[in-house]
Amino acid sequence: MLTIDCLEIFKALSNEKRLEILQWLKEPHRYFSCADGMDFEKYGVCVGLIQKQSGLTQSTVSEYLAILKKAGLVESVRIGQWTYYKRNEKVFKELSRIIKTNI
Amino acid sequence: MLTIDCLEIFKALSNEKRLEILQWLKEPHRYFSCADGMDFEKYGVCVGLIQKQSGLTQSTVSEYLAILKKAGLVESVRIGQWTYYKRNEKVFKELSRIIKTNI
DNA sequence: TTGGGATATCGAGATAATCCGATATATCTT
DNA sequence: AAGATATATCGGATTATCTCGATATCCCAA
Repeated sequence: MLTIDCLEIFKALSNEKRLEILQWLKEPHRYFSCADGMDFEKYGVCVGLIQKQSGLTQSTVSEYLAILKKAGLVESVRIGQWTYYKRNEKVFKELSRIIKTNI
Repeated sequence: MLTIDCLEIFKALSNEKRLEILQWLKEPHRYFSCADGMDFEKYGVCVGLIQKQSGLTQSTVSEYLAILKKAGLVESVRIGQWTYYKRNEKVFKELSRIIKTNI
């Protein structure tokens, strides 16, 4: 069962940088270099890479990712000292459906 | 050709009352009484009715409708001293499509 | 177990959104 | 032309968001 809070999602999407981050996470191989053979598909992208790409401070990126996560748009997994974030495509599909039929 | 500014749309949708207003405009007959035989389908709903339903002040409602209009989510027509607002369903469909494929 | 690196949280100043009352504008009626 | 009604715009107080630097937490390696 997938319940989503549209207001919270819209607020999360109301920021240029957060929209950018979601674009990057959509095609990690295109936007991030994967020197050490990290499997983007499996775990996502770690905060440090996103931070470098964004030009924002580490704390801001961490908070933005938390906002996206709280809205359900991304999910994260901690592996060692790294936290990997990836998109939760189900939520995007559901949001698309709700906008078409309910909003 | 239909170009939409997703960031502006998400900001417009990041407000509980504005989401409510969009719901009301989706089914005017359900939420507004139509004593004088006004054709909601054709022109939409006038600001005064929306204002009464909302519990907000006239100025706030007017501003909120302007925000929704600037984002393209509603369109308006002035008839005499009344301005009627109705949803622009094409924009909702397009937003739904973009979220599914591009966001 | 201590030092270092990755991430999260905290506190704060700057900027933007919220929402109101007052006022301006546009239109209709008389 | 004047008054009344509907809507839009303006100015401002309050609240929320943005974004940072500083600090705390968590985990790995030596």
